[in-house]
Amino acid sequence: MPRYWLMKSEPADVSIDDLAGFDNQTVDWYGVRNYQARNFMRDQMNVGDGVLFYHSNCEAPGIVGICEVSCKAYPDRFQFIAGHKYYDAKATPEHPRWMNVDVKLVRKTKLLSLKQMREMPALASMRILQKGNRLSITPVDPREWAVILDYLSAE
DNA sequence: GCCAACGTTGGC
DNA sequence: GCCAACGTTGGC
Repeated sequence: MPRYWLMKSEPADVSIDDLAGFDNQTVDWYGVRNYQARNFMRDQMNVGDGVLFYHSNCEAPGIVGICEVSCKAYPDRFQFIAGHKYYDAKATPEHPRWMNVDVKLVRKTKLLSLKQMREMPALASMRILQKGNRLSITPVDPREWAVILDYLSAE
């Protein structure tokens, strides 16, 4: 059984249109420096899992596309690069600290805005909507996934 | 192990 | 730019 996830990306960093233009429409989900989010990628994500691509910290926050996990977690390439924003002095190739999966675009969708999500009773318990939530990767309940896909597929 | 200080996230 | 919420750090 596939699992379902919501993954936030700042469009100023990697937007859904950036992803659509990447080789193989795939991105390595680099830069996660939070243990809970890392653990989701490392321990729970499998190839074929569904991903909601979410634009955060921007003018129109919300879900903008559907993706899938296309490669199991492996060491984040930036943790070893001294001076890089995502460098981690405590990480070594022998003992990497940060991992990421690859995420491949399935299709861009219309926007399901954060505001709209808040107005949908079926989504009320989503982690992303809870007060104080900041986690950049969160599991999505299969029923919530179904509701969201219905919405995104409707005219 | 406690907890104050600090840094980050991200909506508004 | 503000600021609430949260995670991490490091002294003790």
